[in-house]
Amino acid sequence: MLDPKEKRELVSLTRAIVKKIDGCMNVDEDTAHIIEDLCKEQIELPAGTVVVPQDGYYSDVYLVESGWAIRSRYMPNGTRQIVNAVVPGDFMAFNAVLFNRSDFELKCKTDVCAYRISSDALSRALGRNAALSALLFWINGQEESMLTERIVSLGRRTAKERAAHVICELVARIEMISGAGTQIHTIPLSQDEIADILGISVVHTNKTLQALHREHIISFRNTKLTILDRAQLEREAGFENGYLHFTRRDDWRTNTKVA
Amino acid sequence: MLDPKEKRELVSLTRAIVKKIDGCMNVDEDTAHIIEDLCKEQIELPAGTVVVPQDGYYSDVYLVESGWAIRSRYMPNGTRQIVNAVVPGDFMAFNAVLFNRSDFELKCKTDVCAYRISSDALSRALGRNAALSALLFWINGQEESMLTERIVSLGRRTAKERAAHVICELVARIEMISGAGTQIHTIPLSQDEIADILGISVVHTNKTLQALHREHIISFRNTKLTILDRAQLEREAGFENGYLHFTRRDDWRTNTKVA
DNA sequence: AGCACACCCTAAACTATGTTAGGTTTTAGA
DNA sequence: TCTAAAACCTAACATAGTTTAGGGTGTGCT
Repeated sequence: MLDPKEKRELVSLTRAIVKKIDGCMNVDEDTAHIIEDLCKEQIELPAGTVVVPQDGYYSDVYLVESGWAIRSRYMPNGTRQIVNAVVPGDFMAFNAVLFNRSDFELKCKTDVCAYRISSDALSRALGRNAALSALLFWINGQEESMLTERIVSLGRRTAKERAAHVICELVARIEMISGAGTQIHTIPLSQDEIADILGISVVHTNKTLQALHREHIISFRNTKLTILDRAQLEREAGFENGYLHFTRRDDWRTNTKVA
Repeated sequence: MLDPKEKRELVSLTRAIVKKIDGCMNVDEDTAHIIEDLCKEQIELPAGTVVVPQDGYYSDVYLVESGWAIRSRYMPNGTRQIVNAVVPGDFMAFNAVLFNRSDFELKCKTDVCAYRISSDALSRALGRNAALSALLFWINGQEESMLTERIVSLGRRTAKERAAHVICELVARIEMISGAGTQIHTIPLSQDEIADILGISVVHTNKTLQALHREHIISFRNTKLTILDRAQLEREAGFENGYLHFTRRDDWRTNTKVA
């Protein structure tokens, strides 16, 4: 753990990622400093910026401080599937560390403030600091959990459940870094985009969202979706937040484990 | 790279994983030895073994040498979604390093031969050896690519395309570790299981597979699916194997990159 | 203030896929 | 060799979701 002074210093540079991770695992002082060093170059990306084009090459990783981005695949017939949303505290294009060609487009949905890190610098840092590696393993693992959960949604949940589920997940992720205090959450997505996340048509998305609206669970207007009744939304979705792993592993460890 | 003698020695212990990785990134001698040390305990799991039950706790990681396993989620209404297949060279339950509770069931589809590694031992090894971490980052990254591609399939591909696509992927993965020589590939999955991978019903799966059969692309019988016309299958699927990253990064690096 | 554009809404016809409910074949094991 | 269970097949009907096509509405820009 960081002592309060250290933490404050770090927070000033990389607020979002620290808030995200701090709820889940320990971050030692060395690691904190390494993150600090990596986050020297802060950049502002206006809404609409294509950070990585589909089939394009890339070599930088970004750590998002504020704003939303979207990773999507455009199909040969012009349709699109959005595979994930990037929110504050997330890495964008982390895979630049491993691969240098992207199968997806990465685009800012809102204005985004991020730190740019060259994949080589990050690679080197990973080689030198095992705790940083552990931290990124954790982030990768959580990301993997979210993707598998999305597969479950697309494969075996109805449109309404899917919609409710994604919204629950997004709210939970935002909450993780912004604090649970904020009551009403707003998600900056159009029905078009929601459709492409859920893998259904816009028309059906509209019907589905209206059904949730009729039950006073959500409301929406002009690319802004608002959650009105969180508890009911989670019930509709069958949402269990365990897969996001927002708990310290140390605590988990106190549970009895199977051999 | 390993020299031939080293390599032979390693292969005897962990043939599958080495074949998988060797096509994609360098494995130095130290890392090879660390893998060797981790793979002391070899176990045989008969078909049907539940390695990790859904909602169960786990603490061991397995490195699969031969056989197939399946990771699935059972829904409250009794349906199931299979999120991935585990083939030789893959880790099973790698997340035990990070988390200790599973949201999925992990079950052997065939007899499986694997190395059991305690998550603590693997954790420690990761802390000491950066090259091992790099290797596992790569494996995680590839896994993530496969999951995102599955999301694209479930969201925006037709039943037929989906079926063809998963089959292509499985064949490509098998080929990666068994060598491209073998011409006819057989996949040990029932129509029931294929349905739960594709997120569609068994009845529709049957129709879909028969359509592919009528075109002499595949055949199947008693939990065995055989690929007859690989090229046509890939065309039906719109399959591009790039996302599996079966190419050395060093080679990729020679391409021009965007800043 | 006015215009253009992105976003939202709806209806009606259509299609892909699901459900139910049977049936046959194959395989493994007593 | 017989049997039970698993796997596969089929048809008829039901429905969730798509497509097309149109019209409305708010928002941001000039």
